[in-house]
Amino acid sequence: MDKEVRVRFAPSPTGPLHIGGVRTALYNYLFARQTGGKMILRIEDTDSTRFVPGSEDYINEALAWLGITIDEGVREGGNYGPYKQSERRSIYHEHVKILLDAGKAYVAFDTPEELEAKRKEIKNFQYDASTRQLMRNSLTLGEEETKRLIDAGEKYVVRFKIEPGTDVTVHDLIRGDVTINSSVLDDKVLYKSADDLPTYHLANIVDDHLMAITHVIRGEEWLPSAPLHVLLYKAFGWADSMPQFVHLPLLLKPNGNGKLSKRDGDKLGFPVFPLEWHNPVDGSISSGYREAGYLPEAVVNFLALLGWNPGDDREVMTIDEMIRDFSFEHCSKSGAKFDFEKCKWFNHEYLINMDDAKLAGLFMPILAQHADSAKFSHDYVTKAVSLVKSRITFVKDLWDQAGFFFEAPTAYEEKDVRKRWKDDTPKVLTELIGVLEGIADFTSKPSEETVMSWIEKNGYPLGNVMNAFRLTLVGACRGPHIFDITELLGKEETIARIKEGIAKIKKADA
RNA sequence: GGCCCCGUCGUAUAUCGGUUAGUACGCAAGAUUUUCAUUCUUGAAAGAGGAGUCCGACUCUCCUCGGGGCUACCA
Repeated sequence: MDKEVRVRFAPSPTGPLHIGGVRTALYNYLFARQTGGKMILRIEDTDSTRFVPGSEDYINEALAWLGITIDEGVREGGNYGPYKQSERRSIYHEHVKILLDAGKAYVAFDTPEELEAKRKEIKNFQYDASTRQLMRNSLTLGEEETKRLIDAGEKYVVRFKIEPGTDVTVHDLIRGDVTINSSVLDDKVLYKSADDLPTYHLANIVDDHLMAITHVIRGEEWLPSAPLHVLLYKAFGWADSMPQFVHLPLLLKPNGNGKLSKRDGDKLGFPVFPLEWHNPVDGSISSGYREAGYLPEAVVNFLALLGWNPGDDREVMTIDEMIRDFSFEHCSKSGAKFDFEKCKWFNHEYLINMDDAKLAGLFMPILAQHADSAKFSHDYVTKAVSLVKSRITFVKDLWDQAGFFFEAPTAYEEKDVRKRWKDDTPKVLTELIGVLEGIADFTSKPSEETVMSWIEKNGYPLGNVMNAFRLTLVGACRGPHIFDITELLGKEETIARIKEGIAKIKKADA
């Protein structure tokens, strides 16, 4: 029997999650749920200088909003903790020692300044087998001197000693075999004494191994260092249990200039973060999909299809369908430009397919901002919402479209008045009031029949009467079927609005 | 500069050697509608270029070009 699938999403707490990171998390999640495996959230805080307070809470909240549930993590616990790298120092110490003792890593004392100087001095300088003899490290200094310097408190790093001249192959589930020669790899820093923390590479391999990760699903930016990771697995003797690698294509900016990043903030004209982010460092605020009015299901659906497809023409899919049909075979290899228009369309689709009562519930807070929402029953709001939802992209658009159900027009669209308000309109509408008063059943159909036959009998121009009527009810020539409006408004309010319109609307150019 | 990945309509993608190269978003036109939308119909729109392999290439190989990534004591 195959061993249980265990995947991890491993963000670093250097700010909010961006939409590309969300997509990576989502693919991990889809795969975990499909296989009945575990989804692990690991916090990779090995760069103490880039730590941003609030990031971890943000990550948790964002994933929760999107419905990406976590099985093991800092908050969830689990048998493979701790799940935060800064709490795993002793584990890394042990593993650094293993490599050091085996001669597969060495200590280096070169300062950042010295390294910078070397890079200027030698073009294409790389700290590797060809240059390590020129540097200040345990290989050139000897065991005794190295020990003396460390004891004297000199800052150092531990570097991975890469043997040059061998081909390293990484098998990627999306791309197939990727082979590079170890000579192009540098002796990567594995650990830095300055903050007593490992770098990504060491921590990542050690943790993935110890946490029994079976599939490493991450962004393509990691592909170049994947061979290094393979070499590390081998150095530790873990080659047999090495996870499968899956490098996802990157999410690119719409203009095709590079990958989407946190730093894009609001510059692109759309949010790059799932949730609004309040930067604790400079106080700036970046918009989020949640606050912009997106439904998490729509964002998830859109993101899922950016780099993956179900193999047929389906686009609007439930999360269960995505879980069932997800596969790496149908993941694309090339980067995907972010199409904000399509994202909006998904939101529109989810909104119009949503249960009316639920949609009304989402609209309530917005309604409360504009009107006295207590005056209206949930049933009334639900009906109003159902009549206009086909024309919205965001929940907040509902006020623009349905506001007249909650508030009589205070102004009338000038363009429409000019076109539809004629000299005899007040007279005709006054007559209409009489007709409406005589209607016993004020629901849509009977009302329409009565009014239509009245118009026909008198030979009035249909367009003008109806549009003038609409103008008094809505304030403009737009909105749902007019008798659906009058039914919901009720006879009293309908007539009151006509009277108000007759009194207030002045004929254009008069 | 070096190394790696990628390359089908504007965008996201289908096609896994043989298709009138399909779908969706967006765009345009038309129909429906007393209005605005919705909806429906139609249309414009693609295999980067060049060599091969093959009876036959979008599909396989190579080169060129183009895009992207990595190249830190960041992840």
